[in-house]
This record gives sequence, structure tokens and C-alpha cells, in this order.
Amino acid sequence: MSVGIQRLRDDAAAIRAGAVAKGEDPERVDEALAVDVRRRETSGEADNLRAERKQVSERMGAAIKAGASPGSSDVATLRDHSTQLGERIAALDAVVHEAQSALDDLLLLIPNPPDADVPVGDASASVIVRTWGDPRPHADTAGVIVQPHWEIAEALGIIDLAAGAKVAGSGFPIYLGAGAALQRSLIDLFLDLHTREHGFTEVWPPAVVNSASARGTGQIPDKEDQMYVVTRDDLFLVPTAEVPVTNIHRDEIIEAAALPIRYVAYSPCFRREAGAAGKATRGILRVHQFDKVEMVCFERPDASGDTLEWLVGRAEVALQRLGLAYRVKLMATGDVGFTQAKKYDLEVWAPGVEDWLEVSSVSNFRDYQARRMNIRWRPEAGGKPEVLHTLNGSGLALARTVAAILEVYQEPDRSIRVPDALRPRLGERIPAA
RNA sequence: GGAGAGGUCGCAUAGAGGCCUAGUGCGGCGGUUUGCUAAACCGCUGAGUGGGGUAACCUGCUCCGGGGGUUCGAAUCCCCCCCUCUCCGCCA
Repeated sequence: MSVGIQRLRDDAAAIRAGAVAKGEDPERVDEALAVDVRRRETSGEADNLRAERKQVSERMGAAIKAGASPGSSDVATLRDHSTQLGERIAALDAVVHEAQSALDDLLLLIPNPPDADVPVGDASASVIVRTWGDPRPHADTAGVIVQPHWEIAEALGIIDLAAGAKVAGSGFPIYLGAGAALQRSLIDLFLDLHTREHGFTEVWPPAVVNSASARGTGQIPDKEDQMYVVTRDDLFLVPTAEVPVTNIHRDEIIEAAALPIRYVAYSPCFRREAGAAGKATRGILRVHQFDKVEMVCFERPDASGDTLEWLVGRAEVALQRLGLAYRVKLMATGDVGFTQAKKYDLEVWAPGVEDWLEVSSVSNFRDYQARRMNIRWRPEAGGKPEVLHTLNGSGLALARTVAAILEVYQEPDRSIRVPDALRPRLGERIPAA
């Protein structure tokens, strides 16, 4: 239900090659094809028996209505025949169900083949396609060292990691004063940018989803351990707004005139990040709860390639407005996720930690997610529905963006100069404590 | 949370064990008529999954919120769950 069985039958070689490129086992493809054959044959056999039983039942009903006693031997013969057929059908159905669920499981293990223009290889094969702005050096000419954001934030009193740890746990930062206002302003800036200038429709989604939705976007069964679960009510805290927003159209057929559909949504994002700790996670670089503005697109299949490039551009505009230097990375086959056909990461330069921080990931899923969620469109009025394409991208994720802002905009007097785009909301500076 | 009423083809509605191959109306599409529009009339009008055919098309089966059960046979009877509405309770 992810890579379609039809495509698998038609184009097994390409699916196999795609799995190899992503470092996954291509054996699943052949297993799935074998199970598919068994399912179809058994199902056809059961269908024929069903047709036969229907006729027998009808004859029996007709006989009784014509005056035959329900207990007569003619009727009894028909009844026995029908019962016998029913037993055989039940046995075949069991095989079909078993094959179907085996097939569903196998299909979930077959990755979305990467696009032809995705570089082949592991993470080292990923390509920086462009860089914008000048990465500020870690130390200026006078030798003044840029501090990492956790030191800046602590000195300013705008992020309290210890209080968050007390209240909720490690990795749940509390933003205070100008820090809280900075969060709010960034969300506002991004939503305004994408709705007013880029034409997205704003969505304010639930922060929890049910298991059907988590399955739809692929969090279950693949990344189940990454989510916080409310077992009592069978709900999951959203790891990204992608989950509730993409599921809006689950099991729907969308008329051609309604496409493209482009949503932008803010949501808190909850991730367990089990086992993560160390240099790359200090401060607010990797936390259990962060905030993100997410763009989600439903597109005609022939447009999704262009839309991916456009989406990357929309996320870039957000970074440019903030004046943050960044680079755009085209991810290699081994670095593209299981469900994505093509993916770009946007990384912002953070001089305090001397690293490029991922603040946006923009992906084209082509028909992979949509098939899983059964989202289709109708190319022509009255025509057959077809699976459409979905894409999404962050625009942007807050925590790391905040880290970069603090490290880039810190002044010699330790205050923070507010980026121009945020001044109408925040004023000119966050004063040193 | 408690009590009641419901969930049937895009929408509305009929259907109460075999005559359902799910009827009818609206909407939509095509046609006839027409100076144009409208009206009238005629026809078509869901999804899934198999089989046959180069194809248009033909054809089997499944689907009446979801899942189980009863029966020779279930939209229809029984059980569980989900959702919607009304009233009550609680509450930002």
C-alpha cells in the first residue's frame, strides 16, 4: 500500500534498484510479487464459488416461494450444497486475508524509489547545491569569540533549561520574557510570510493524532518509538504538523480544479529522541518539544517536481528575511528517508557552535504517502481517480533558528540586535541582562 | 460521563431476511428541442479488486460508518467499537 502493487508488477526492476540505492533489501520486492500471485489466484477461486452459491441460494428461495416445503428433500439438497460452498469460500477467504495482510506488510518494507536525479551513495554523496549569505566567523578580527547560544540565552535570562527539566524533563526548554516573545514572533512572521506572500492556507491543527493518522504519514510502524503516546486514549503527540495536516484529506478524492492544495501550519512538535545526548544536542539543538511552521502540498503528479524546487525556495525566503547564512543540500540516496523520493535540507550557519544546523527538510513523496493515505484526484470530470502527489517542508523549525539568531546577532555589549523582519514585532534589541 | 436519535452511491431520501443487479429526487455530464439562456424530454452518472480483449468495451466478486456473529442467504436480525445530532452533567 505504499509502493503500489500495480507499479510493483509493472516495474519490479526499478523498484528493486531503488531499494538497493537506499541501502534496503530488494528481496522484499520478489516476496511481495509471489504473495500477490497467490492472493489473486485464491481470490478468483473464491469469487467463482460465491457466484455459484448465490445462484443456489436464489434457486432455493424461488423453490420455497413456489410452494416447496422448507423441509422437503429438494430444498435440503440445495441447502446442503450452499452450506458446502460456504465452507469452501470461508477457507479460501482465510487464505486471501492472510495473503493480503502479508502483502500489506511487505509493501510497507519496500522503500520509495529515489528520483533519477538524486545522487547515489551514502551521506557523503549529498551535494551542497547553493549557499546564501556570509557565514559569520567564530571569532572576529579582534579575537572576540562568539558564544554558543546556551551561554547567551542563560546570560540574557531568556531560556531556562533547568526550569524546563524540573517542570517536564530534560529537553523541554522554557522560554522566558524576550525569549518567549521571540518564539511567538517567529511563528507569526513565518505564517504571515507563507500565507500573504506565498499563497498558503493557514491551518491550526490538533497537537495529537489517532493511530490511523500516524499510520497514514508513516510514523507507524516505522518511527513509532520516536513518538509520545497517550495510551489511555490511543493518541499520539504530533512529531510534526505534517501528520495532522496531510491526514486532512485521507481517504478523499479531490477534483482537479481544487489542486494544488497548499497548507501552512504551526504546531509544537514532540519527539522522544531516545538515546540522544552529546555535543550535537546541547542547549536547544535537539529537544523533545520544539515549534515548527510546516508547509504541506497536495499536487498533480506532473507538477510535483517543480513544486519541490518552489517549496525549497519558500523556506529559503524565510531564512533570507532573517538574514541568516545557509546552504541547501540535495540529499544522496542513502540519506533520503525511506518514504521520500527526493529531499533537500536547509542548514543555517551557527557561529557559536561552529556548525551548520538543519532547520528545514523539504521532500517530495510523489505518490508514496498519498497511496498509503488513499488520497486521490480526478484528472478529468467523471474520469477514474488517480493517486496524487504530496510534498512537505519546514518553513521553518524554531529551536535551531533561535540558536542561530542568538549566535549571529549578538553584539559586543552582549545584547541581541533583532533582525529587521522581526522589529515590528519585537523592537530593536534584546538587552543584555 | 449519562439518556435518547441517527450514520445507505456527490447531496437528500426509500429500503425492515430472497422481488436490492440498492429505488427515487436533486446535482453533474451528454443529447434532442432552441436566436441565447431557461424549461421540457431522453440517456449516462460511485469505489475497490480480479478475468477476457491491441483498444473502445465485456464480465466475476466485494463495499450500505468499522469489526465480529446468526442464516442456505444480511443494507435488513444480534454483539462490540467509532462518529454525528438532541438533552443532562462537567468545564477553559
